Amino acid sequence: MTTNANKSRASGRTTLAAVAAHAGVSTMTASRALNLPERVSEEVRLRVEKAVAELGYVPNRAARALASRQSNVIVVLVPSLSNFVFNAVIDGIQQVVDAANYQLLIGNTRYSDAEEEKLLSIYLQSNPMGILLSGLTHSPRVEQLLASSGVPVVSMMDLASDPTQLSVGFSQHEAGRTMTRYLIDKGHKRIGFIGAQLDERTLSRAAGYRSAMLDAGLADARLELMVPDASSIGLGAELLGRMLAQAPDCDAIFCCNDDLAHGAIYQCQRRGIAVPEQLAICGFNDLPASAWMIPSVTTISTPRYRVGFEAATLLRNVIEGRVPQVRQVDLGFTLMPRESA
Amino acid sequence: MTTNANKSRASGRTTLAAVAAHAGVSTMTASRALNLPERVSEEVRLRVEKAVAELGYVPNRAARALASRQSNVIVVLVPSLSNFVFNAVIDGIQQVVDAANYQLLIGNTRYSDAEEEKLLSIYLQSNPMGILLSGLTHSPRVEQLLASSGVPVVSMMDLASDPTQLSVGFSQHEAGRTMTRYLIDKGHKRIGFIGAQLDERTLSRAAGYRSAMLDAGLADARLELMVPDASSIGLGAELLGRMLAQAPDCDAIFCCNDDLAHGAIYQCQRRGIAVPEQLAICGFNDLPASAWMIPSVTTISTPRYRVGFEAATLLRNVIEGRVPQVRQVDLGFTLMPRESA
DNA sequence: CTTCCATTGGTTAGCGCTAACAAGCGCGGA
DNA sequence: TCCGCGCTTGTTAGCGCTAACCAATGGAAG
Repeated sequence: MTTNANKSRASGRTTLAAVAAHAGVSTMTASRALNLPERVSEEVRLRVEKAVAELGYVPNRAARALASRQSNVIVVLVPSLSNFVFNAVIDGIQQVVDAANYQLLIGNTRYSDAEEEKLLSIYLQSNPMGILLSGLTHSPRVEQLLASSGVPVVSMMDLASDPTQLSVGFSQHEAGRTMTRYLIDKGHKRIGFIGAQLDERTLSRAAGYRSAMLDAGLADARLELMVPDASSIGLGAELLGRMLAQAPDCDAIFCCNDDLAHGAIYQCQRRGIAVPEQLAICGFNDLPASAWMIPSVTTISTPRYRVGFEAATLLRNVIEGRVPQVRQVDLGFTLMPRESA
Repeated sequence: MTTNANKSRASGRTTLAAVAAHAGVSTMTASRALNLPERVSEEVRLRVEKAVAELGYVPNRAARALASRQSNVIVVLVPSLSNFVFNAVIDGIQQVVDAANYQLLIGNTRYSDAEEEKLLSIYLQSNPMGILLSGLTHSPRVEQLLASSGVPVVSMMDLASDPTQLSVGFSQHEAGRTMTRYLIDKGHKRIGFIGAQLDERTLSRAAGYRSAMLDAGLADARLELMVPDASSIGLGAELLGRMLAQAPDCDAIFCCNDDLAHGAIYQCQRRGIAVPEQLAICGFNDLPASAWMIPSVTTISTPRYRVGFEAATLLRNVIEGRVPQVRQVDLGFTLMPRESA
């Protein structure tokens, strides 16, 4: 019954033109009634809204994006979705993005540069208005894609040294130093470091640990145990064993995250090693279980929700043309002294 | 220097037309070279690919979607991103979706019907080719949106009774029964049930628990403790206290998920209640920590990764026109007897 | 030598929406 | 009376891509 029923390439869904016809206005007026209601008379606005409801009109985002050259898409790339830390970051982002009516495209790079390149090149096809990345350093290909796209980027989790770069987070290096100094101040001499995944953040924390150990004249390469495997409780248990094998006199262990610390503590319990009396163990990130475990886990509490929130807010400001006064947002971290160290 | 430099609404990005001109072919041929390479001569294909590389061409997804009426978008709505279970589900989905070159739009409904309605109506604007939902039942508004969109839907996590519905998961009800019967068979008589969140899955597990208790003549309303709060370790600790207050003679507790079970166990340890000797505690989902805690936690292992994988595969089959033989995919569950019960 | 068809490339006409401009109207001030 | 202004609505022309059709070519079949 439609006017162009035959040979039409139309999708069959109700279009804005149909809504406009139903409301007795032009397509453009209908568009304005929905997107710029203040630029249209009250009466027309109501007629259009009624037509929308009656016809069950759903706007076509692709057409809107094409015509307006505004995708309203924000891309976020995180190295893991199963990591509590990045969940919280995404939560914080979503808070801002929802309020501002952007759409979030979430990509999981699985800690892989190749995956990051692939995801980025796919997501750039959606013409995002902004990009949120985890970490400061990226592969040359990623840098090149970002540069040639001209899309604003905010880095999350660590603080950039390059003042032109936008970043929101805290100093992973300083946090690693702080935790190490805490252990040194407690009188520990043989402090081991267990690291997994070996992503940028782990490496920064390790560097912070190393610098504190050097400063205190306690550095010893045999106290470091770094493996590229994905971190997990099981890995923490395994690495505790390997650490004690390679440095039996070690009296404290700084685990690069809480999962590893939990595993290490469980392993100590199985082996009858008293924590913290015989061996102090601490973690990083303050996962919920850390406060509840027995012993409770000394760790660094990180403002991950706020990292997401502030990064998205910063990005939004840039997108909407407001020049940020502060380009590096330092949200700090908090040492949580508990029973395990 | 462009031909239409003035008054142009062009975005400035390289278009397929520019690539085509650079390669000395028509736009359509360039399009084919990229999307249907087998329909184009080797020589032309190489010329176009060279032009793409030289110009740094990035396809415009919106234009493609509009012209082809194919968005290549798949929407997935989960009630939580911080829940390990749904992370694994998404992981499984991503595996399939990546391989098939779809783009995933992930929505977090936060266990709220209103949020689900809002997200769905926004995501429908992207004209998705398929939708993956958590759970079988949804608000009337959601059902209506889905019906009028005509987009294929697969439900995840539980099994539909309605044979027309597509679903992938396992029987939450049966899993609740199985765990309860396990406790009954162990000789427990006063078995409590602790539930939080009160989403569909928790309610089904509770119903399974109730039916097993009834069958055994052990049902007692005072043994059930259900609260709508988001579940967490802290809540588990709190609810253990409340359960022991309302049913002091209770000799086992079935927690509707592992977080609650962990909290309950920690609380027992703080109060000097021996698990499982004085009180057996079990959970649901088999989070990684459950195998490592001391005591290790008896729980139900659920095939969450496979749920995502199989659901996405089923959806993909439907989208690509293959009629599924099996409309309800039961992936089962496994009771993991451990130390805590 | 013609016919047929497969293969390859080009042409045309949109997909559904909005930017940019134009037009109509009522009003106040000159 | 006329001009100019603000307010509302309409008209036109694309955004960048692809479906559908068409044209040219060349080799196989008759």
